[in-house]
Amino acid sequence: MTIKNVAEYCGVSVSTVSRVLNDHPDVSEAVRARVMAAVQELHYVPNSSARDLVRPQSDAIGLVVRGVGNPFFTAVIRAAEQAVNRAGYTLVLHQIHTEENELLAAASLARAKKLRGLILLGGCFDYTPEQTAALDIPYVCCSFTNSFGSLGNTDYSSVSIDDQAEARRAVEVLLRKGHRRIAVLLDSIRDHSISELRYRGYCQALGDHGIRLDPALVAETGDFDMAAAYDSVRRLLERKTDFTALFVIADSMAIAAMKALHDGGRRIPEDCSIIAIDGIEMSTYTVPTLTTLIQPQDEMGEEAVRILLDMVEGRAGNRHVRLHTTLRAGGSVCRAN
Amino acid sequence: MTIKNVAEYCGVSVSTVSRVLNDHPDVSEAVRARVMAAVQELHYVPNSSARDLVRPQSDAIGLVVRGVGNPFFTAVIRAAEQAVNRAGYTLVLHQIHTEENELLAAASLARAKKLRGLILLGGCFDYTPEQTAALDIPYVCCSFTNSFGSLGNTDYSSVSIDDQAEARRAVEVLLRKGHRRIAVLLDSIRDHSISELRYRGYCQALGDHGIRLDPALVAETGDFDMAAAYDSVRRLLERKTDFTALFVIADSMAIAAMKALHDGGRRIPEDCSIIAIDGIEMSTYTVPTLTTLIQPQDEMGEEAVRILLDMVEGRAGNRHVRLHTTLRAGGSVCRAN
DNA sequence: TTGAAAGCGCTAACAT
DNA sequence: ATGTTAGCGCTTTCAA
Repeated sequence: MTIKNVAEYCGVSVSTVSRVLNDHPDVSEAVRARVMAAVQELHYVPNSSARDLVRPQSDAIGLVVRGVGNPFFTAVIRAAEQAVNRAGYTLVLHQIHTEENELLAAASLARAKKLRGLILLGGCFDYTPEQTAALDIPYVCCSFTNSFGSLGNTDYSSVSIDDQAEARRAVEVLLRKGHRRIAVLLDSIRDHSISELRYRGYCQALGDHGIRLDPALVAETGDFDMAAAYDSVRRLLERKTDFTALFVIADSMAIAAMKALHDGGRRIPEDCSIIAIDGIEMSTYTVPTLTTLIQPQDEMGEEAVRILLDMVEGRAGNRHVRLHTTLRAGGSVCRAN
Repeated sequence: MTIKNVAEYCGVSVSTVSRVLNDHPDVSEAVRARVMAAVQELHYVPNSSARDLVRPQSDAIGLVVRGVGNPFFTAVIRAAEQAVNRAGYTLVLHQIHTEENELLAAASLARAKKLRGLILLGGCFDYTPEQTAALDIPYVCCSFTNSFGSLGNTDYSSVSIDDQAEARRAVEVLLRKGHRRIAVLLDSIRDHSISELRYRGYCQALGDHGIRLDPALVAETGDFDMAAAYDSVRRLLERKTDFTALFVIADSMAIAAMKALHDGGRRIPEDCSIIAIDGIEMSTYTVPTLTTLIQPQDEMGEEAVRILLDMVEGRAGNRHVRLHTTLRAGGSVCRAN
C-alpha cells in the first residue's frame, strides 16, 4: 500500500495525495475528503523512510540512552521529552546497551533521522576528538561530562553534577555525624565513569578528615545491579569488618544494600547509617526513607534541551552547566555512637 | 556525506562501496581496504532511511510499549530482545504514551521499518476489527488480551496471565489467612484494562466467601503512580475504616502502600497484611519482602517472541497462551488475629 | 487546483 | 571484480 495506490484508488495524482497528507492549502475540499476516506479505507500509512529520505530537514532531536532499565534516567527522559515537544520539536529515543558504541549509534541515528541535535544520556567519559568527529550535529552530554577523555571543552556541551564533589559531600554528611568507619558500595573504582568519580570523592572526604582508606571497606560489585549490590553487602557483613556507615553511589543499589543490612541483622540507621546519590522516586518509599543527594532530574533534562536548542537555532555556542544536588534528609542516617 | 562522496573519494563506483558496506564477497581486498579507510576518514554513516526504503524486507521485529517507566515491563523487554536476537532478528523498540493510539503507532512503525512482526506490550483491551485491520503483519499482545473488545480470537495472538483469576487467587491467600476486612488499591474499577480485571477477581474472591463488598475499602488512585498510591492509602487510614489486609494490583503501588501504612503507624504484616501482583525486582528488597504473585516476565517476553516468529516464518497460525503466576511468600502477609 | 517529473541515498540486478 | 542503472515511496518544484 503506497501513495500511488491511494492516488489510483481516488483517481488523482500522487502529488495531490501528498498535498492532502501534508495539509497543504491548495486542494479542493471535495478531493481532500475523497483522499482522506481512501486513506482510512485502505489503512494507508506513509512510509516514513521514504518521507525522511526526501525531506530537507526534520524537527527531530535524538536522545541516546545507555542503560535500558536505569530508573534514574526515566525522570530525565520525561523532562527532556516535554521540553523538546514544548519547543515544537520531536524526540527520538534510542536505547543502547552497555557494550554498544554510543557515538556510532548516535551518528547512525543522526543520519537516519536527519537529527538536528543530540542528547547523550549516561554515556562514557572517554570520548576522543576522533570519535566525536563523526558527529556533525550539536550534542550535549547529559548527566556526565568528559572527565577522562581528551576532549576540549569547546567541542561539546554538557549538563552534569560534579560527581566527585557531590560524593565528597555525601560522605561529609556521615563524617559530621561522627562516623569514622565508613564503607563504600560501588560498581568499580576504575570504570572511567561516575563510579570512579564518586569513589574519588569518597577518598577525598576521608583524606580531609585524616582517615586512612581501608580497602576492606570498599565493596565493588562490578555492576549496577541490585542483586550484585545485595550480595556485596552481605559479604561485607560476613567478613565482620566493622563499619558504622555506608556510602552507596546510586539509590537503586542503596535500596538493595538496606535490605542486605536488614537481613544481616543490622538496624538502619542505629547500627548502620546509609547515604546515597541520585534521588530516584523509589527511594522515597523505603523504610526508613533513604537519605540521599537528589540530582535535579527534571532540571537536568530541561537544561540539556535548552542548551541543545540554543545551539541548533544558533542562539549560542556550546556550554557546560553544573547542577547541584539537594540533600534529602531521610531516616537512614543518624549520629555515630 | 553520501555513498556517492565516498565512491568519488575512492575513485570507485557506488555499487562497490555498497558491496563493501554490506559485506558482499566479490570485492578485492585492496579496494575493500581503501573504501573502509575512506569511510573512517569521512565519518560516513549510511542513511538508513534510504537503506530501508530499498531493502525488500528487514529482519526487524517491533515492540511497542505503552508506559515509559513501568518497571514491570523492563524485564519483559530484556527477555524479548534476547529471544529476538537469538533468532537472528532485530528488535525495534518504540515507547508510546498513555494517550497515544498504539495501533496507529504500531502501523506507522511497521511501514517505516518494514517490520516482519509486532509485539504490543501493555496495551488496551478494546481493539476492534476495524482498528486492527490497519496492521497487516502478525502481532502478539503481551501481558494482556482482548478481554473487552470485539476482536475474534483468531485475529491475533496473545500471551498473558488470567488477571481476574490471579487477582482472585491473591485475595484467596489473604482469606485463607483469616482476613475478612480486605481493602483493595487499584487504578480504576472501570479502565477496561488490568485494573478492572483484577478488581473483578477481588470481588469474586470476596463473593466466594460470602463477604459483602464494602465500597469504603476500595481505594481508586486514578493512576499507576506511586505518589497517588501513597496518598490513597493515607486517606484510607484517615477514614478510620478498619481493615486487616490490603490487596494491591501492582507491585510498584504496593511498595508505596507499604510506606503509607508504615507512616500511618501500622506494622506490616502484624497490623495489616499486604499482597500484590507483578513481581518486579524492586519488591524483593522491601522490608518485609513483598508477598506477591510473580508474573513470569522472562517467559512472557520469550513466549511472545516464539509465537510471533512461528507466525512470521509460517510455522504456525495465531494462538493464545496463558501463563501462570508464582506465589512469592514474602513477609508481608500473616494470619489475621 | 491539479499533474508530471525530478531526485533524496541506497541496493541489487544486469552488464562488462 | 567492478560499473551502470533502475527503482524503493515520497515531497516538491515547475507547468498547465
